[in-house]
Amino acid sequence: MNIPSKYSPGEAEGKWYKYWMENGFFKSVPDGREPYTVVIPPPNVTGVLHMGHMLNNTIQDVLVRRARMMGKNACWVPGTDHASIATEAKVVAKLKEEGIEKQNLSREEFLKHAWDWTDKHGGIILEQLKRLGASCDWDRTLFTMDDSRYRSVIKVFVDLYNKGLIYRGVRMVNWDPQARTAVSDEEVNHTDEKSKLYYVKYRIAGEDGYVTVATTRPETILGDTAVCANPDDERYRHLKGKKVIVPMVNREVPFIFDSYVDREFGTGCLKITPAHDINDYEIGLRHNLPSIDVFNEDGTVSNQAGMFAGIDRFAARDLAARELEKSGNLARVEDYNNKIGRSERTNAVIEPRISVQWFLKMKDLSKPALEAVMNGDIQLHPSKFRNLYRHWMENVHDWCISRQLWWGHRIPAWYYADNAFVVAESEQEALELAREKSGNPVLQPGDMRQDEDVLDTWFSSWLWPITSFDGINNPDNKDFNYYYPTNDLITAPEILFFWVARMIIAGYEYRGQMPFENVYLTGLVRDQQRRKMSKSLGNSPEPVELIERFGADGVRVGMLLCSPAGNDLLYEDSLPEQGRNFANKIWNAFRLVKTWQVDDTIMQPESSAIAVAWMNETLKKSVEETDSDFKKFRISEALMVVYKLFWDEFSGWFLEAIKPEYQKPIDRKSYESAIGIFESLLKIIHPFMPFITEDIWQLLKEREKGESIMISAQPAIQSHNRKILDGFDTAREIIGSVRTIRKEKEIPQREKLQLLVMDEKQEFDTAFFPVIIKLCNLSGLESVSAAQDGAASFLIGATQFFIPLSEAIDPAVEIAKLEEDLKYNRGFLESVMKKLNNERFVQNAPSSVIDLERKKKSDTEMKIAAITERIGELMK
RNA sequence: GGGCGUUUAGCUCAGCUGGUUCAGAGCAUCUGCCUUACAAGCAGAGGGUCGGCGGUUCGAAUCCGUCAACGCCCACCA
Repeated sequence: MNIPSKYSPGEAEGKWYKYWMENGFFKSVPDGREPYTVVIPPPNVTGVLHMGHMLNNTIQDVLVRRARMMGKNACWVPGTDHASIATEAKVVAKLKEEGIEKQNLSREEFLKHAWDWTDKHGGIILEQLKRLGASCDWDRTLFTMDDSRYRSVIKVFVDLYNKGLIYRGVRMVNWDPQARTAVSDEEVNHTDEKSKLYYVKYRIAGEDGYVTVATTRPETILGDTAVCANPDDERYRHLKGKKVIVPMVNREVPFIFDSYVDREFGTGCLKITPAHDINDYEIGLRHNLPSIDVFNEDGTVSNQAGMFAGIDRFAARDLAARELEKSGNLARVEDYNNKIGRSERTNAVIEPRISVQWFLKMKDLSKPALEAVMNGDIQLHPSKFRNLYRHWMENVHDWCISRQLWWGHRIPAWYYADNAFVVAESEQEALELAREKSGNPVLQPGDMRQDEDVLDTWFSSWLWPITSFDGINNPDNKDFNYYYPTNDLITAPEILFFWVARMIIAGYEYRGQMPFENVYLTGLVRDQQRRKMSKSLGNSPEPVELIERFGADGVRVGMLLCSPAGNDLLYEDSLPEQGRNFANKIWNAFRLVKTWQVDDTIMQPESSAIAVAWMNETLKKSVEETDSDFKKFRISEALMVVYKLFWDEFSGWFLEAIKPEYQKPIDRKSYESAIGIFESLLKIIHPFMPFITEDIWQLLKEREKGESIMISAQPAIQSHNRKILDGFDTAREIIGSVRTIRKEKEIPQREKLQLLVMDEKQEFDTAFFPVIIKLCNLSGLESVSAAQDGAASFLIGATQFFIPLSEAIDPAVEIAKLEEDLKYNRGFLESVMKKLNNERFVQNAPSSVIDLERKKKSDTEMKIAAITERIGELMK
C-alpha cells in the first residue's frame, strides 16, 4: 500500500461528514440514557461565518462529541436568529442599491422583501458550520421567527403583560437621523470628541439682570421651556418665582429649582429642554413643563422650533452660536471634551429623542436568576464573570423591548382609541377584549390599529433554550421534559447581559428551573495587534478558505490551542498551521503502523513488552488528566495533554521503542497492542479532530458498515501505576545522556556501544534496560562493581554509568565538567542545610516538608560523594 | 464618574489552600542532522529579579498594603 506522506484533508472531510449524516449519528431522540443538551447561540439568519463563530462552534462540537462518546444522549440544537435590526439594515441597504427607499414601501411590501432575502441567504451559515464538522441534530433546525417560536414569543408577551410586568413608558431612544430609526444601546459607540461649551446669557424678565447657562448644544435652546438651578444654591435664590427670556425665540419661561442640578458644573444653572434630554424630560414632568421637539426625523430643525426650520442640526448649531453672539447673549465659549454617541451602522451622531416605548419590569424577575449564579447552581467559566454578573443584576433596569422596525415580532397590542389599547395573542381575541373594554359591542377590526413596533430581538432569543423544545406552547412535551435544562452554553462575554442573563431569568419564570448548568464564555478573536476582527479593517481571514488551506481539523486545533475560557484569541496563521502539522503527525504514525508486516512466529521482544506496559500507563494518566481538564472546562489544556500524548509519548517514544528493524516483521502481540493503543488515542483526539480520526480509525482495522469512531466509547478512566511511569522517566534520562555522549564524541547512531552501570544501591529498575538497549543501539547493558578507566561516564542520581570508548578520553575535560556539577550540588546542599539548621523552620514547617528537605540533603550528599569519587579516579 | 479584571520567557498562557509539579508548557529562536513514518520532521540548546516598592512569615510568583501600566463593563452630568 502506498500512502502519501502528507495528509490531505479535503476528501476525507466531505466523505465522512456525509457518512455521519447518512447514518443519522447527529440525531437525538429521548431515550433511557442521560441527556447532554446544547443549544447553539443562533447566528444571524443572513450572516456568514466569521472567526468568532469558528471558535465558539468548535468548542461546542468538542463538548458535544465528547459527551456522545461518554455514553450520553447528545443533542445539539442548531438554528438562526432573525436579528431584527441587523437584518433589516441589510435589506434596506440592498433595496437602496436597487433604488428603492424603505420609506416608500408599505410594511407588507417591505416584509416580503425581507422574507425573500431571508429565504435566499438564510442558512448559508449553517452549511458553513458543517464544513467545520459541527455535529448538530440538523433535523431540529430552528428559526427565532418560525411559527412555533412566533407563537411562543407572543404568548410570553401577553402573559407578562397580564402579570403587570410589561408597561408603556417614556424614555430616550437613540435616534439615528440618517437611517431614520431608533437603534439599541448596543449599537451606539461612545467616543470622546472635542466640542465646545457655550455660555449663554438669559435675560430675566422685567429686569436688567441675566443668568448664564452652559450648554454644548445651543441649537436646542429653541426647545427650552425652563431654566433651573439647585434649590440650595444661594446664588440663584433671588430668582424664585421669576421668569427668564429664552434667547433667539424670546419665549418667557419659568426659573425653577430642582436638586438634580449640580452646583459645581458650569454656572450651576441648567437650561431645560424636555424633548431632547431624559433628565430634562423628568424635570419637565416634575414641574409640569411643556415639551417642544426641535428636530425632524432626519435631524433637521422642525417647524415648531420657530427658526432655522429645515436646516441640519449641525448647521443650526453654528447659526445659533452666531445669532447669540450678534444679540449679545453669548458670554463665552470653551473647549470641551464630551462623549458623543455614534451609530454603529451609519456613523451618524445619535440624537436622543423622547418617545413612548414598551418596557419589561426586571427587578423581581431577575431575583432567582441572580441567586442561581451566586449560589453556584449555574457556573460561569471563567468564574471572574460572576462579579460582573452580580453587579449588573443588582443594578438591573427595566428592559426596553420595543423597536421602531418592521422586521421582527410585531407587538401584539391593538389601539381602539387614542391611548386605549388591549394586548392579546390574536387580532380576534384583541377585538373581543376591545369590545368589552370600550363598551362598544359593534367595534370592528378596522376600528383597531396594531402597534407599529416590533420586539427587541433578544425578546425571542431569551426564550431560546425553552422554545427550542417547544416548552412555551406545549410545556409538558416529551422533548422538553427530557432535554431541559440544557447542560452547557457556549457564548461570547459581550452578550452576557443581553442574552445569557435574560435566558436565566426566562428559565426561572417559565420553567422554574435554570436553562443550563454551565456557561462557557469564550474570548474575542483578534489579530496580532489585538484589534478586533472586522470586515471594515479587513483583518479577518475567510473561515472557509482557512478550512480549505489547513483542513477543518487543523483549524479547530489552531483555534483551541491558545484560547482558555474568557481569554481573547490572537489569531495568526501559525495556529492552524500547528493544527495541520499535528494532523500530519497523526497521519504519519498511521503510515508507519500500516507498513508493518506481522509475523506470528516471532516472540515479543522484552523491550516491546515493557514499552507497551509503559504506554498503557501513560495513556491512563492522560485520560485522567483530560477528564479533569474537561470537568473544569479547560479545553485548551485538555487538548495540550492529548497533543503531547500523541506526539511525544506515542510517536516519539512508544513507536520508536517497538518499531522493528528496517524491513523486518513485527510480532503479533506488539502489533495488536500498538493498534489498540492507537485506536484509544484516536478516540481521545476525536472530539478535537473529528475528520482525520474517523478516516484513520476506519483504515486501522476492518470495520463493519455503519460503524464509526464518533459513536464509539471513550477509553475508561482508570488509575495509573506511578512506578512504571517513574521507571521510564529514569530510562529516558539515561537515553538522553547516552545521546549526548554520542553527539560529543561524534559516534554515529549505527555504531553499537556498550553501557555499564555501577549501581551499588541497586536503584535502577532493570525492567527498562531492554528499552534503553534498543533505543540507544547498545550491544549490552551490564552491571559492574568498579569504575571503568578510559570510558565516558555520566551520573544519574548518585549512580555512575560508563561507556567504554575506543578512543582515549581527555580527563581534564571530564574533570572540568564534573567540577561544575559539583559546584552546583554543593550550592544546593548549602541552601537545604540553611533551612534545616534554622530552628524556626524545623519547628514550624510541617513534617512532610522537613522530611523532604532531609531527603534532598541525603540525596545531594550521595551525589556529591559520587562526583568526588569520579573526579578522584580521573585524577589518577 | 462607579465597578471589575489583568500584569510570569520574544509571543500566547499554566502555576489550586504559601514549602518538589516552583520557576513551567506550546509556539517562536539558535545549533546539528535529507537517520527507510513524518524537514508539516528528528536530536539538542539558550531564554524570566514572576510589573515597581513596602509588609506578614522560618519560607512569597502565590497572602496583605501601595503605586504604575493595560484591558473590560456600567452610567443621564448640561
